[in-house]
Amino acid sequence: MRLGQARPLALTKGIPSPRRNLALTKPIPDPRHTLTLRDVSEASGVSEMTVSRVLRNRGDVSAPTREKVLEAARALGYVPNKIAGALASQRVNLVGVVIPSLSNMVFPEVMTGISAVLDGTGLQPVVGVTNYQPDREESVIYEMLSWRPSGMIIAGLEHTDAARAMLARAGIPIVEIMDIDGDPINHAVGISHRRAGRQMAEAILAAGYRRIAFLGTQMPNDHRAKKRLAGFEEALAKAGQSLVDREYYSGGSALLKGREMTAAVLARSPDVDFLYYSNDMIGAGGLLHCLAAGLDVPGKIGLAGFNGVELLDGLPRKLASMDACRLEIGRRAAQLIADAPAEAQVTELFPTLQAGDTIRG
Amino acid sequence: MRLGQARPLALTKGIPSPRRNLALTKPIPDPRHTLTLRDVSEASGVSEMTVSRVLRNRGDVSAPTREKVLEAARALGYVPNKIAGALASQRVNLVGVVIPSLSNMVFPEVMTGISAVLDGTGLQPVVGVTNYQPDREESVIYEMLSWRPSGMIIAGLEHTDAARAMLARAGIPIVEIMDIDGDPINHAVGISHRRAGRQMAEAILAAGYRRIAFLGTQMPNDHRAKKRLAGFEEALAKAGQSLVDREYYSGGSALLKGREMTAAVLARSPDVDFLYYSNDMIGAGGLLHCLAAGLDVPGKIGLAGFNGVELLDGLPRKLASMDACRLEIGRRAAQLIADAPAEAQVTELFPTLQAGDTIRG
DNA sequence: ATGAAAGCGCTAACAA
DNA sequence: TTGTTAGCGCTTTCAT
Repeated sequence: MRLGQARPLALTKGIPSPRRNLALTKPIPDPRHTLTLRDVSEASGVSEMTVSRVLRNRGDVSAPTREKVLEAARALGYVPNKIAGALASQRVNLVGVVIPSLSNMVFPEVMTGISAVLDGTGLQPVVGVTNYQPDREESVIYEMLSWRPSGMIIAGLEHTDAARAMLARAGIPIVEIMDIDGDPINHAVGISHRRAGRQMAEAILAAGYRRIAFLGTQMPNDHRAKKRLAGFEEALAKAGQSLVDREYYSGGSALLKGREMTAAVLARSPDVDFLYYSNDMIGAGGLLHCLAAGLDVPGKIGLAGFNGVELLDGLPRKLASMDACRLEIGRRAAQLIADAPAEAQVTELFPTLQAGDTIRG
Repeated sequence: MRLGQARPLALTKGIPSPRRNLALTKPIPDPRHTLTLRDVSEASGVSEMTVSRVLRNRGDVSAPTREKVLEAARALGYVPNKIAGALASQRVNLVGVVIPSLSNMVFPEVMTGISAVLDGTGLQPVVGVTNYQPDREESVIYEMLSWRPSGMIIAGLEHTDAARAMLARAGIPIVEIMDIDGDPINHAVGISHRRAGRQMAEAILAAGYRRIAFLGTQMPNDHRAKKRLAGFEEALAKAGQSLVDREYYSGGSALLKGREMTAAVLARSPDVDFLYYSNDMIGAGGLLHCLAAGLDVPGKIGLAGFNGVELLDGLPRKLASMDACRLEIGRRAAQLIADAPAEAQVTELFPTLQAGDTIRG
């Protein structure tokens, strides 16, 4: 006789299911029920506690017991419930990674660096994308923190006040990456974009270019591009120079936009002798335009971008650029999460300027 | 602003902390303690249950009570604990997305489609990357399932037996994407790569090319590229033709590799009149090589790739390609997770062939 | 080496 | 409209 017969199935839709296990009610074995430790325990005849120990390689368990458990777990196809485990142990092996975009070429490489280091630690990265929108970033951060990750890695130093506050009081290591020109919440790993802009300007001036134009994508929230431009103009000013033209575009294929922007600038300011781009993709488009137009690169006109995008190796000329240390940034950030040093650390990396074939030298 | 010490995993390391709240022991108010519903409850003078209702916009709560609660939560900076919530409610708003690579250009676009649809549903994508390694895929799937997501989206139809078994018995909607040439676990959304290869071959033959070479990246686990090639050769065979040469490469910048491979093939088989590439990036490299070498494209030699990569718009010529319907695949897959239809569905999409400027016509 | 009991922070179900 | 109670599935602690 089964008292259980009268009890509604847990999975039966529409019938209110009591949550408690009534003492006299054997749970009806549902073939589609998600397996629990208890199932493995019953199948192997070992207590739940010992099963748990085996599955986590914790504590001392005799070899035969271990075998029984592992076989039962395998046979059943048991997948542990990390939600319950995390709640009980107060420990979550997740690291939140918040980045503005995946199509940017830059961030996949940062991810590679992060994964490379985390792989050895049992920590797992979880990616969130903000599309360069501060309010979206705030909600991504909120969602992530609500899973109580072991650490957070976030691109940039600019966030909403609420986001900063949440991160600051989360009680976990926070690493802001890519940029160090600002005030970090906790740790920071990156380069000085201001300095990078300055260095590029100095190199361009040193090569003798004087009529310099800037071409950038219109990204109100790309603070790093802004800082590079600020540093660039600062260095020009110091040399008594200033930009002779500037052009902004948004949307679409970067390569194509680069061509169009470049054509527009050259039409408007035929006497420019250098084109400084906010990133390599539009720079590459500009380079293709200049070559197609038969301009003398880098003799009469020079070009430079930013990022050192390897993807573009293979173009007719190698665009001058600066490596943003993406891989290393990812590695160091992950290492900080893994080590969780007590003291906040700011790690500045130093990009190298690659003159390529588009700055005369 | 800076954080102090990262919170130790167990709040008080070294001091054996009793887990139970002994009736007479007031918990010591730790300023760095992670906030709970109880804290908000105490701060607002409202029961935990009602606080919970307010924070989830559930059930009827009077306006004044709601206000009190929201203000207390905001003032404290409370971030809910989704781990506990998920365990109690048996519901997790996460969707696992398992893809081979982020640098492939293809997958970010799939992600865009997925996000666009999920954004309206309260579900959140969580990305896992496998680097085209089956065992890595298996472990990524295992990790994800252990968080009990509401659904899984996985690139490809080929998985380890263990991975298939886990997915099949997870009791959640599973969508295998990109490819429909095979046996889906549950739902599938994608194109027939076999057919895509066939179509491209037919178009090439129709344009009169006869001495055709294949150039691909060496990726033992890129099953979709393999299927395209199989379909391609099948169509050649049907027309009494076969590949006159083939070349494989691995690693490095795709653009550069494309150039090198192309140079190698042309040196070895100077009489080829068509180069069929396994993807657009190496195809673009090949195109740049051909143009630099002064070859007559598409008159004497034609080229084609695969994917319809928009990024490459802006090259001197538009490479012939086929759109892989990435955005739409992402959208449909997400919709299937959101709708969770009882019946397994296979959705075939049909890529369009873009002849571009590199097939004569 | 193994087991029993309590409870992690929240929410479903029920009661008031 | 609000509160009370009993778990969700696991791990910590402590006992054996």
